[in-house]
Parts: sequence; structure tokens; C-alpha cells
Amino acid sequence: MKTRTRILQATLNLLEASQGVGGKGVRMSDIATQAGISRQAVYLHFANRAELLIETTYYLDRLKDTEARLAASRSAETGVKRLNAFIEAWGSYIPEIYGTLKALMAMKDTDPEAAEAWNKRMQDMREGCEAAIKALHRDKTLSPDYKPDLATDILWTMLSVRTWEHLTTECGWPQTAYIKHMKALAQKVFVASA
Amino acid sequence: MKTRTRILQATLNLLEASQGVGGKGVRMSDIATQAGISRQAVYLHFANRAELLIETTYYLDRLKDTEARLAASRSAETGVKRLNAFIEAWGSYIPEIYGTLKALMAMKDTDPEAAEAWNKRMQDMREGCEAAIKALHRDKTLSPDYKPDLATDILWTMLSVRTWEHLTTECGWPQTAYIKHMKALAQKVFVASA
DNA sequence: CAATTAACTTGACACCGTGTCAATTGACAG
DNA sequence: CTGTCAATTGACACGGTGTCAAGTTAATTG
Repeated sequence: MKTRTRILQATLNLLEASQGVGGKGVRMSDIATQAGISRQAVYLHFANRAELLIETTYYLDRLKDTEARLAASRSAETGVKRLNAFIEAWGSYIPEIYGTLKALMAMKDTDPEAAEAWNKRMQDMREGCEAAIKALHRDKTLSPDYKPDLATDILWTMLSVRTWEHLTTECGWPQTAYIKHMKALAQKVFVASA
Repeated sequence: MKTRTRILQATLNLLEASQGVGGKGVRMSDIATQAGISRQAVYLHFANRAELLIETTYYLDRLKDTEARLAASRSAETGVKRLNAFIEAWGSYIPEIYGTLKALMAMKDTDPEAAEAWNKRMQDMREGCEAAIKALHRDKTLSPDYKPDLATDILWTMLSVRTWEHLTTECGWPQTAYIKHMKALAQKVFVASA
């Protein structure tokens, strides 16, 4: 296994682990140790912490095959099915990548590159929301209370990582409840009542 | 003006200002300079950065008279009015305290005392949500789709600082839109359709 | 008036984590 | 044998927090 990959994998392991327990920041030296190399050697592969974190998210995407997951929602026939499939896909994806996303979120406040990477990811996610809302709109099943743009903003916010974090961590919802209630809520809010 | 108060006021000014522009962390030395004293002197009044931040939030509460604001929602006759009054009161309060809350949020990830202070605040806020939902429940106007506990969780999440942050910063909603749409959304989700 | 006390100042320093640099080692390839 | 690549070691700068000791200043009090 290439050293670069070992570093990425080590980062992933540590972010995953620290998220559950202490939650305190994973250091470059921790990552190096876990990867079995010296701290300085990490910098032979990644310019800085921000770059490493960003590359780790790409590595994760490859591992989890993000694209394939979202394909399901794209092929749904009706707008309602598409909305549900998207919530299911994205909602199930969050817990798998949460550790890494959390580190990126923390970093975006101080590092402009991290902020950009984060924004790009969230913008991609927004497109998924927009597509689901537009599918409803074409089906004439979008609630007349909302124009597509507004509905997209609200859905995007509902499905944000922060919202997931709040419901599962602060409210203690199990993952299954999150998916279930989010689907129901989206239905109630966005789908025109028959 | 007592030095302690000057420090608190300086902290407030800087948090308010940095939130709008750079957003980068306000340092102890910045606060000291702004208060017109030496960096070390700050530690004569506050044990550490976390304590200073926490005390600053209390200072803010006193300045803004938080209690009085929430009184309005408590005196509403109907559940629906209470819900609206609470959204109005809390929703208008957030932008006034956002700078300070943001600093506290950032700190809670590393400092256990800050985490506790944050949780306490959010728990207080949750009580406001719970009271509004219970008022709906007593009026028999709570949507049959939700038990009070579940509705409280959802309202609490909807009105969280993170949600406000997302809608105003990421989606670019003006404050007026935030209040308007939150009221409408809460109505739609929680109030039983006549 | 002299002594004390509280609030603050200055300068120095330890600790941590990030990032950099120079010199060195070991392995493998032509 | 020589060059090169990947990694190692040790040292160091920087920024931010927090601590400590010694000195100043002004008000308080016997």
C-alpha cells in the first residue's frame, strides 16, 4: 500500500474514532503514528493539514462510491419518489462520513481552502435538493406555498449536516428515526396535499 | 467603569465585529488592547478564555434583558399565538447575540466548561420550544402527526442557531424573511389543519 | 506621614500544535 | 559505483494560551 494511501486511511480511522469518543482534534503527529511514519513525512505528501483533510474527503468519496449512491434518486420516476430516495441516500451517507466532515467543518472557520472545499461539497448537495424539488415541480406536486428556489433552500437546510448532528446528538434520535421523520416532514412541507 | 466590565464590553465589541468581517478568532491580546489593559491583566479577572466567553454571554443577557423578551411569548393566549411570539422573540434575538454564540460554539468542541455553558443555554431555549408545543397541545391544535416530545425536538432543531446561520449566511435570507418563513413553516408543520 | 494593599504593568518563559529546513540513511536502478 | 527517491532525525520559528516574579502606582488606613 502506498504511503500516501496509508496516510489517508490513517486520517480516516482517527477522525472516525475521535468523533465517537473524545472529539478532540486529531493532530498531524497522531496521523503519522497511525500511518507508521514520522510526523514530518506527512508533509512530503500533503502541503498542510487542510490539504490532507480535503484529500481525505475525496478518498472517502472513492471508497464509499458516492456517485453510485446518488444515482438511485436520479432514476426515480415521480418527484415524490425522487425526494424520498434522495433523503434516504443522503441521510444514510451522512453518518458514514460525519467524522471527516466534522473536521472539515471545524477547519473551514480558519482556513480558506478548507472553506472552499466545504462550500463545494455543500453546493453539490444543494443540487441534489434542487433536482428533487424541480422533479416535484414538474409533476405539479410541489406545494403551492413554495416557489422552487425557496423550497430548495428549506430542504437544503433540513438535510444539512448540522441538522442531522442536532437531531442525532442533541435529541438522541437513532439513525432510523432520522430518516423516517425527515421523509415524513419533507412530504408534509413540500408535497401539495391531494 | 469597572475593569471587569470594560473587558466584557471589549470582548463583546470584538466578537460582534469579527463575526461580520474576517471571522477569525479573537485573541486574548486583542481583547486586552481593546479594554485598554495588558494581556496578562485579563487573567486577573477571568481564569481563562472559556470563562471569559461564558461570562460575556451572561453580560449580554443582562444588557439585552433576555428575560423580558421571552415574557411576551409566555403571556400569549392561544397556543398558535404563543408559537408565533416565541419564534419572533427568539428569532430576533439570535442576530443580536450571534457573534458571541459563535465563539462559544467554536470553543465547546475543545473546552468542556464551554460545552456545558452552551448546553445549558440550548436547554433553556428548548424549554421555550416545549412550552409553545405544550400550549398547542392543550389547545388541541397540535398536529395529530406529532406527540409533544417529537414536535419539540423538531421545533428546537428548526430554531437552532445553526439553522439560522445556514439560512441567513448560506442561503442569504434577510432576517425578515427568516422570521416570516419560520412562522409559516412552524404553522404548517405543527398546527393541526382546520 | 508612613505602611499597607489592591490593581495593574513588564518581561520572561513553558506548553502545544503547525510547518520548515538541513543533514543523514537505506534501498533500488541503471 | 553512482544517483535518486523516500523516509528519518533533530532542530527551530511562529502564534496563541496561560503562568510567574518583580516592580509601579494610587488609594486606604493606622
